[in-house]
Amino acid sequence: MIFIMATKAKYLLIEEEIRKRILNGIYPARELMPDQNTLAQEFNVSRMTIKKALDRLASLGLIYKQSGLGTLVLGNIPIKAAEDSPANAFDGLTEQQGAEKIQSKIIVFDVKFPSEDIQKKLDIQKDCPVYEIVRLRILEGDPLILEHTYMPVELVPGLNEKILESSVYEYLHQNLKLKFGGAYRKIRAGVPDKFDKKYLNARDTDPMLELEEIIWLNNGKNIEYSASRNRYDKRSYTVIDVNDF
Amino acid sequence: MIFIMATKAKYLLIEEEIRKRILNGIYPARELMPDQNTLAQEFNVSRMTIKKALDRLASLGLIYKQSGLGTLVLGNIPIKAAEDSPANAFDGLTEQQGAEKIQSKIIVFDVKFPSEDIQKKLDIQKDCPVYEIVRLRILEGDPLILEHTYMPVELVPGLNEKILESSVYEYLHQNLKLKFGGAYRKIRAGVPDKFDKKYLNARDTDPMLELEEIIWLNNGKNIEYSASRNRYDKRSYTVIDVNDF
DNA sequence: TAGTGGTCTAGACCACGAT
DNA sequence: TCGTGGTCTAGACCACTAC
Repeated sequence: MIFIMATKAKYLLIEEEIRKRILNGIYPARELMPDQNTLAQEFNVSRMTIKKALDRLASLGLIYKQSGLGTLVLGNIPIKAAEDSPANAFDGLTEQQGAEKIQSKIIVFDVKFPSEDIQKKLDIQKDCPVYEIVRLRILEGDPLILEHTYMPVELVPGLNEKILESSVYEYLHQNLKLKFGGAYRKIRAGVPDKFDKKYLNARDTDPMLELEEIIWLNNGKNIEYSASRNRYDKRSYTVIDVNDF
Repeated sequence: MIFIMATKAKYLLIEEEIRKRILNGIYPARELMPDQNTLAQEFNVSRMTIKKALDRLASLGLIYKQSGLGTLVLGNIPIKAAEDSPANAFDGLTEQQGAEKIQSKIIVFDVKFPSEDIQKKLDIQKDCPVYEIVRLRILEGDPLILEHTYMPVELVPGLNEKILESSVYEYLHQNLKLKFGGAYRKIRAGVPDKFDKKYLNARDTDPMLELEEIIWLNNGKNIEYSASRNRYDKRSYTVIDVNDF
C-alpha cells in the first residue's frame, strides 16, 4: 500500500540483515538459506524486493542463487587479505585508510596545456588547461604510492596545496558538490622510473604495480586521469566476479 | 544467472538494441537519451523491464543514470586497449583468444596431497588429493602466461594431458557439466622466479604481473586455485566501476 | 511545478532441479 | 510433480533536478 523511505530503501535494510545472518552463522556457509517467498513473508515485503537484496549479496560473492535449486551461502574467501584494495572502490586513499594515517607530500603542482595524450584521456581540447599533480602518499610514515594526476582546471576551480595535502575527494564532493559517475581502471606491472626510485625507494629490480584510472562525473565529463605507482610488496588489487550465465 | 528461454529475455534484447543505438550514434555520447517511459512505450514493455536493461548498460559504463535528470550516454574510454583483459571474465584464455591462436605446453602435471596453504585456498582436508598443474600458454608462438593451478581430484575426475593441452574450461562445462559460481581475483606485481625466467624468458629486472584466482562452483565448492604469471609488457587487467551510493 | 529515475507491490507465468 | 529462482506487468508513490 503505502511505504515510507524515511531512511534507507527496504532492499538495503534487508541486505544488511541477511548479511548479518550470514556472518553470524544463522545462515551457515555451504547451506541453502530460506527461499525468497519465505523471506518475503518474514520481512513483509514483495518477493521482488527480496530478490533485489539477494542480487546485491550475490554480486558481492556472499551467496549464489540458482533457479530450481535455491540460494546457497558461500564461505569466506581464502586469499582475501586485510591489506588488499578492492579494484573497484571510489573513496580516496584518505577515506580508505583514515585521515590520521595518511600523509601527502606534494612533489609537483603545476598548471599547463595538456599534451595530446592527456587531451585524449580527459577528452578535452588542447587549449583547456589542466592541473599536473604528483603526490607521494605516505601511510604511517612509510612511502606507499606515487600518484601522477591530471585534472581539467575548469572542472576543479580553486584547487590548492592545502587541499592536496588533505583530501581532494572531500573537496570535490563537499565543496564543489561534484558526483562521480564511474571509473575505468587498468592494472599492470612496470619497471621503476626515476620518480619511483627517488620517492618510493625502489631499486632497479623492484617491480612497480601501476593503477591507471579515468574517473568521470555524473554529467559524463572526465574529471581525472591518474596513474598510481605502488611498491610491489605493499599493495595488490582485488576483484570479485560473479558468474552471470 | 539466467534464462535460456527459447528466446532471450526481453531486457537482454532491449539492452542489445540500446547498445547498438549508442554505438551507432543514434543516442549520441554526452547527451541524454529518451526517458524510461518513452522507451517502455516504444518497446511495448513495462518500465521495470526498461530499467533492468539500463541498469546493465550502466554497470558496463556505457550510460549513467541520475534520478531527476535523465539517462546520460557516456563516451568511449580512452585508456581502453584491445589487448586489455577484463579482470572479471570467466571464459578461459582459449575462449578469449580463439583456440587456433593458443597453444598450451604442459610443464608439470602431477597429483599430490595438498599443502596447508592449498588446503586453505581450496577449503579441503589434507587427505583430499589435488592436481598440480603448470602450463605455459603460448599466443601465436609467443610465450604469454605461466599458469600454476591446483584442483581437487574429486571434483575433476578424468583430467588428462590431452585436455590440458586444449581447454580445461570446456572439459569442466561440456563434459563434467560443472557450473562456475564466481571467482575472487587478486592482482599484483612481483619479481620473476626460476620458472618465469626459464619459460617466459624473463630477465632478472623484468617485473611480473600476477593474477591469483580462486574459482568456486555453483554448489559453493572451490574448484580451482591458480596463479598466472604474465610478462609485464604483454598484459594488463581492467575494471569498470560504477558509482552507486 | 513538471518530469525524471528509484522503489515497491501483488500477482502471474516460465525454466530448471530434485523427487 | 513440486518448489525454486527468473522474468514481467501495470500501476503507485518517493526523491531529486530543473525550471
